[in-house]
Amino acid sequence: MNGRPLVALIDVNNMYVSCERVFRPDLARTPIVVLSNNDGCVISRSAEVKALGVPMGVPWFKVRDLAKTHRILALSSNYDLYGDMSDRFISTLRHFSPTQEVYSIDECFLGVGDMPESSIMDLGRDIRQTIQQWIGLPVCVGLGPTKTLAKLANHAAKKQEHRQGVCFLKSPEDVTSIAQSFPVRDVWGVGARYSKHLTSLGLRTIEDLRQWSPDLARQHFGVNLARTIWELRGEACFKFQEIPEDKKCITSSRSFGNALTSLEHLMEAISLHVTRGSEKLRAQGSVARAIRVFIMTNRHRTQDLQYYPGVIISLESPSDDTRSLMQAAAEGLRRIYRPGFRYVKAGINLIDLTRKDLQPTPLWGMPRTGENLISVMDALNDRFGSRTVGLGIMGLSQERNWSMKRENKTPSYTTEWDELRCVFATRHKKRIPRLWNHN
DNA sequence: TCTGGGGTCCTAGGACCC
DNA sequence: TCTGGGGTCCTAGGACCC
Repeated sequence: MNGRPLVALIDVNNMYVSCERVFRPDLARTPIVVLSNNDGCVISRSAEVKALGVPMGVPWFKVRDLAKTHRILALSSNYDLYGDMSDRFISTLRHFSPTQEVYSIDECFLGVGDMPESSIMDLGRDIRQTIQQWIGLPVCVGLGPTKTLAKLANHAAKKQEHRQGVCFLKSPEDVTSIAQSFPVRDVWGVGARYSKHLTSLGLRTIEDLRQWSPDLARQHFGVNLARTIWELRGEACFKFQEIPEDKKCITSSRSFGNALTSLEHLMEAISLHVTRGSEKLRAQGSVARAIRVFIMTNRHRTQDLQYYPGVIISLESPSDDTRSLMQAAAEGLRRIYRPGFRYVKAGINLIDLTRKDLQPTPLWGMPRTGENLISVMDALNDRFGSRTVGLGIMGLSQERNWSMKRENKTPSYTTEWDELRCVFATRHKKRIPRLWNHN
């Protein structure tokens, strides 16, 4: 495996919890969870919480008693903060390699050029230390000849304490020894279903899978699992994607803080989703040929009548204009809405996307009316905050009874002027004037 | 009575990821 | 009482065509 380019995978440990701790160093040893929207599920856990056996994704109400006993602090999710911290993490990594693939909010692949084997561990340690020092986030680094092996190395770096957060798979013997010590479920590309099926075939560890026949894997599970096996053997099948591709569909959806029954309230929620969705659409320079609208009752309440309809409305011509998308969405919602149900979620999908610049110009060179209005709205929202101006139908936020529950959200420390962290300094035991006041 | 074969496109559903 | 949100890709099967 020498002399070939390597892949590094850098991953933030317990990303959301770690972001919170950067601004609350007093919580460094407090057990913390971060909850999903509406404070529904546990989506990030500190090491202390993992040690208590709280699983990922568990509904919060199911572990609330345990949380009380162990004084677990539950925070509502603060995506402004996590998104901003992620940007800092990604841009810091850019110092280490010209080739970078941003894989998710807390993960990034880097291309590592040819370098002596002895320097590779040093590089890993340097990355780890720099992110800690500049951003304040703890990361683990995995290095290997393919993406799947870099993921595996990263997993080992996280789980095996003696590695101190860095692991380099430099030989097939390294791969075997690590692959033997983890269940097949831990490999990238094997989820709950596949692992159950694989285990029933007698393939229990990652090494078992690595030794399996790619042809049989393709037959039983499809081409991706065959590729995973090749990758585990050091043959790269998953390409590096430096430039993110345009999204092929865009979704905006959310559960409500309280169940809704009226068309009017659902319409407000849908209009908010159309606004968010069409902003994303314009940001990537695409237009949609169709929009799907959906609403749902609470599937967990089996005693309630269930109804989860959705409808696709095609647009007369592909558009990125909030108003024409809203018109189509409103028509769709009126079509599927039935009174008498308790709806807990609504959303939209923008589908059949194409690049706006590939659209034919309208006949006779007619101006696209209202383009200026939309771009002015985007500019205002960009400058003064995302909900500064919008369509009248969205409703005023204070009148909404459907907004998310977020009972314990920390400030947007890095992205809102009036929530910036204030720093106090003391000299000779006397407080010096603060930099500014909040009010 | 006897009813082909090969190709493409589309869609829904199922799996995976974070 | 209380159960997230946003993506991707692959496959099987049906419709349709010649």
